[in-house]
Amino acid sequence: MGKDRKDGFEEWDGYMNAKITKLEEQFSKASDPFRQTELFKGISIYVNGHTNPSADELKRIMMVHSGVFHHYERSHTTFIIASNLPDVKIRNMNTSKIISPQWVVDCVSAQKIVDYSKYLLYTNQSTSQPKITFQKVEKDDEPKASNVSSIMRDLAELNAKMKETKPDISPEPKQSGSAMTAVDPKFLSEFYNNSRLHHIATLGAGFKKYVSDLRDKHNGDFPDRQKLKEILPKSEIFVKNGQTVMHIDMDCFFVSVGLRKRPHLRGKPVAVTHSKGKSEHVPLKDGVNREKEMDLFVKKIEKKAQDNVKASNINSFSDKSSLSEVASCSYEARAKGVKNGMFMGLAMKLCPGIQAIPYDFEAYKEVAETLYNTVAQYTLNIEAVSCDEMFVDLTDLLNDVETTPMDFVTALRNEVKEKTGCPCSAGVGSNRLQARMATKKAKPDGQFHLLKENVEEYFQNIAIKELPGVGSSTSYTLNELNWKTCGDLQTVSLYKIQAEFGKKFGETLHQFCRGIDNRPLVYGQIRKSVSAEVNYGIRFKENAECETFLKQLCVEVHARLMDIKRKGKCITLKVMVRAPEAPVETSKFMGHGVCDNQTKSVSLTEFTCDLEVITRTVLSTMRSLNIPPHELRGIGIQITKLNEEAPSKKDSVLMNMFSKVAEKQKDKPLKPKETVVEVDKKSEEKSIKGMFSKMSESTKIKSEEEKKPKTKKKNQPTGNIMGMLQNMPSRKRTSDYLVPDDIDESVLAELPEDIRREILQARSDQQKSIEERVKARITKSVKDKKEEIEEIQEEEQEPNIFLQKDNCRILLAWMQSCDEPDSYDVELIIKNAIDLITRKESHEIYDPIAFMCR
DNA sequence: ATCCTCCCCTAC
DNA sequence: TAAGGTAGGGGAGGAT
Repeated sequence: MGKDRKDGFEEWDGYMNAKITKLEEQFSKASDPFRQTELFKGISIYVNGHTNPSADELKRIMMVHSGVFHHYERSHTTFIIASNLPDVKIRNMNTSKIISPQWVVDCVSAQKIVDYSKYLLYTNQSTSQPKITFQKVEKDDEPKASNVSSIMRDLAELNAKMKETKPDISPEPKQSGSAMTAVDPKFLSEFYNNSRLHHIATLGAGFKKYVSDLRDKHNGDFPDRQKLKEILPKSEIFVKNGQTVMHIDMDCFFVSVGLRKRPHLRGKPVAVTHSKGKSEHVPLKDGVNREKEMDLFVKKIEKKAQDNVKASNINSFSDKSSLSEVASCSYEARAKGVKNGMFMGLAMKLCPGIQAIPYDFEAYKEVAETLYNTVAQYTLNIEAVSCDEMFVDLTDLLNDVETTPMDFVTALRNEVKEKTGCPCSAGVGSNRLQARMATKKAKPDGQFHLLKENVEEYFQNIAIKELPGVGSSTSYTLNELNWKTCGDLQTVSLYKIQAEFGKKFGETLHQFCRGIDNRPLVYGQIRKSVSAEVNYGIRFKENAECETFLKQLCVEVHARLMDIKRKGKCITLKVMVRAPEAPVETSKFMGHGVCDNQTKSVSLTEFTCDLEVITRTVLSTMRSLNIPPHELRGIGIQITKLNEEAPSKKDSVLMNMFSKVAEKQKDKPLKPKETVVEVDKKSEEKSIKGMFSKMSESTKIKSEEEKKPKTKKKNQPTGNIMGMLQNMPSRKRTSDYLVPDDIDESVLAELPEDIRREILQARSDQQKSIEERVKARITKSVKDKKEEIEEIQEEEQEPNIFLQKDNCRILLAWMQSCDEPDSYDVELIIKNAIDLITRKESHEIYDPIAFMCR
């Protein structure tokens, strides 16, 4: 992402500032009992721009040492940490507190607050030239009175005193090497800094949020489309051609990014890995028994997965080659059989000339940001999959620009390549599955449009294990059954597939092998859990060490919970324990070896985001598991049953909702779409008629199972407006969540917290049930779409909202139930409005609309 | 029936 | 040496 923490990725809306302060207060209070040291007590930092250590790292350091990390500069921020800042930026800043990140590092290693004046980035005398001083700072430990404020001096003294009285604080390691095991206080941040999987997960989540934020802020205009209109040839084939989905994916992402700085390696077999890839053999610790571990591993997985990577990796267990994993390899290496996830030792055997290149996480982020921004110029109907991969609904865009998918994709890919220096591939189809499978064919550095008329034939020949969702375990079972291609699977009955793979997944397979995929693109996913786990370097001798680490991990997971501004009700501890027969020393350095896993969850009575509660729960859960600390090989903490997303400011809820409705109506006049394959009830992009035409279109692909409507929960309140209408009369506690018209601001402020929670929880059930019912309806063959609509309305006895007695209250409750309106609630309102208009009763609409505006 | 907990599987 | 994370979907089986 950008060099500046204030860019979209990090930005919090201005009105959240008060909230931030509150959270920070809660945070420091809550975390008190578990502070590692009080080193930075009373000190707060704000990180501006890219630094080393990174902002995340600095945040972690501050957390552990009682400091405060500000996401924004505030008046009371003690220091601004930066490496260098552009002139324009510092012009309006108080440069006397901008210091190098090295200060933090040096304070930690000296275990005291060191004189910060030597770390000042700018000597504030008129010059705007940054004076980068941190490179040659000599560690002068004694703060000098002339250079340090009295507060700082006090702090330093305080810290010195505290150290005397707290001899148990483990000293920072003297050796300059890295943190070896989880006992080391630096271990956690060092591990996370180097973990590719951690980065992949974090970046992925970051871009999901990024896209979602972009959508929230967007005004509905895409000026850059003009550019496309000029360049691209006009076409009319796109029109009335149903939904068009693109899947775009960078080619061997980490390698491509790494090659930008290493052009001499282009065209050669390259692998991104921690291993240097130089020596044939790696040193082994005493007690390592690769053969034995390999046997156990084979035994463990023999009944399940033996995907290619795992199976072939087993071979390299038997020698002394590197067990560092290949995160990404070039196509030249793949040609020799090298795969992602493979051990480097094996990769070197398969491909003797393979070049190892190191990770560059900052660069991945930067390239990914460019990719996202490039696509976002033209549309925000983006579902982020990961940092280098996304689905994009092109339907709108193509209709607007009046061009063909392939022309657009060509232009887009060229632009991405030009801006990032990295190739990407894209597939286009009429649903996500088709788009994704098209990308497979397109790779590397290509594009492919899977046309509707070719879908059937195309899928016939695809191996089932190529389908998304089919991994090593499923592949194994498929193999046993001798079901190889989608063509094979098409001849198997739904019932039989479900008998093998379960109800849901069986159904998915049954559809996927035909190229059918009804899952809509999801633009703003709501998080359901937060977790942090470490299954590397876990080697404890005593319980105390284990508990210290657990506390650190709690700090971590707590920080992540705070980051998404949610609370949770269920805390799960996951542990990996050395399998009884497994060697104590693992083959892989600091790896977990062969383990048995266990999870234990605790449901709390209240939602919490309190570090103390989390820590207490986790520690007691760990004690209850009664595992000898030296047998632990992995630890994870997960928080689930999250409460609703933090409510936005009232006004902005209303504004938000109305701007979205307005945007939608502007973009999508109520013109029917002729043919649409996807059932996409969540998408905001569909017109009502389009939605219904889709339903009848997809009639033929519905399975038997879907015909059974889920029974509706009658007693649940709901954020769904249709549900509210239906539940209104019979509900006793109606007044608990439906707020009177004239309610004042303070009451409003009280209400949402628990009511929203209740409503939202029920809403998802309600949505499901409605979805089921709609699906059930559409399985009937219908000749006339209008009849179908009327039939649904009649059978459901769906009341017209504008004709309800309490319509204003219903609307208010609905608006408070979520940040943005569900598309089909909006559709319902539009539908009801149209209904009234056609019945010439449009006067009924006026009051509710006026109310909503008010 | 439905929910809850403890898994397993998959994807990146 | 090496950095084996994270989130979501869903099934089995017991509790309610």
